Amino acid sequence: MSAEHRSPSEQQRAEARREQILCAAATCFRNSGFHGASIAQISKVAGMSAGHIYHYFDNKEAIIAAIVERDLEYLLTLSAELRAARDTREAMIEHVTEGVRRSLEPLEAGLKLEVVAEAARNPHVADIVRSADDVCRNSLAATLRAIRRADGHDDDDSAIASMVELLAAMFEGLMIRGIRNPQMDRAAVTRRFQATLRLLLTQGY
Amino acid sequence: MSAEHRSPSEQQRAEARREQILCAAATCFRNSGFHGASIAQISKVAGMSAGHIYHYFDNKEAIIAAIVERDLEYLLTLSAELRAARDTREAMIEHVTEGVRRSLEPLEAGLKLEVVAEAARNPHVADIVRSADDVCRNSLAATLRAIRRADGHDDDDSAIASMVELLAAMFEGLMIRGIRNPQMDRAAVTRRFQATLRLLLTQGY
DNA sequence: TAACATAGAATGAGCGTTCAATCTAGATCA
DNA sequence: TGATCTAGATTGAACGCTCATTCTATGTTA
Repeated sequence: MSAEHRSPSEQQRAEARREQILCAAATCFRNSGFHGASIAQISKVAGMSAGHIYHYFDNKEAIIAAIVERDLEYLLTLSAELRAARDTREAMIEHVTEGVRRSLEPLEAGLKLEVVAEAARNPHVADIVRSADDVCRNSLAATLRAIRRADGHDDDDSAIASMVELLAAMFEGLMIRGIRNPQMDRAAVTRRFQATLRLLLTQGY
Repeated sequence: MSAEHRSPSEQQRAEARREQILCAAATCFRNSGFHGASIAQISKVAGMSAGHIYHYFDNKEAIIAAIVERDLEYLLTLSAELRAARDTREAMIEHVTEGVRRSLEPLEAGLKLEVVAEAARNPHVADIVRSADDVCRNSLAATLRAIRRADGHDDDDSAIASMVELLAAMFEGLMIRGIRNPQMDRAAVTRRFQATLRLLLTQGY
């Protein structure tokens, strides 16, 4: 590869170009799905020729993989953030507000659902998704265990793992709810989610 | 129309043909997504020529709509069943086992996610999905209210609605969990879901 | 000039869809 | 009964188009 020969500004420029393509691809994938969106469409949104996209990505599959990774990266930093923050029950319950808001963000939810649907049939995408999920689960498990410990509960691994799955299902399911019932009362749901999380964190099991 | 001139066996045969096409389409859509699957593919699986499919469906979009309706019909009978059954807390908690099992059924979950992802961008599909969701929500709300009343709780509409959303999110989210973490401990998750439902049904709010 | 960025045309495959031609099975009639 | 008719079922080729991808030619810049 000739990456070493390129000047910093050239590398920067190339990186910007890649970003431009990924940004356009995300828009198109949201509107038409991975298979419904075409390279021609993406190139038009990105403001460059179709052929030129192939200077930055081997093929469409590589663009999809990059979009999936990008989407998950965000989730990873988020769970790391939650982990790094003070592991207090009330802080976590407070975080529910933002979690609900983001699950209901229509643009984000649409793309995330596209990613999961693709993971259900594309083994390469499934690998990326699953390894990111592993990291997130572990991070959330550590957070939950710390909070439960602080309240005097000593749960076994299976209890913590099932709590992780329940919480993940709640927020991931909320993305689906936002699509199936857009008129949902968000404030009421937020309160219900907070109350449920409080029960989970405080009750014996 | 000439439907009245046709003999019952002819109508039956035509219905069987339609079913054959829908069954093949469901398989193809699961494997490749709505846009990834082609009419040629579907016709091969259905064991008939590509052209012949157009005697039974106007176009591919109509096949998608039929698949979506079919998928939701199942959900409708299910929620009606739950409603018609004895509205007892423990019966409902018992039902969780089957709900979890079905949310984790990989074939069903894959297609359902495809439907939701399509609903996020296709207004026609969104309409079908939302009107089915309305019916299911109302049915579930009635069931929940009856159980809560029997336990002496008198919740307002917003409390019941948010409980409906939470439960729906849990089970719909579980479909996503099954894809993102196929190694999940199903028994532990079932127990956790049951315990959580019991808390929801019995606790004040 | 040399190397890379970029556009845009070319390619061949595959798409959804249409359609004329054939098959099939039951109705009609000799 | 056996021949003929007929209408729907079914096929497979063909259409026009769009797809992902490649190739070639032309800028651009250092």
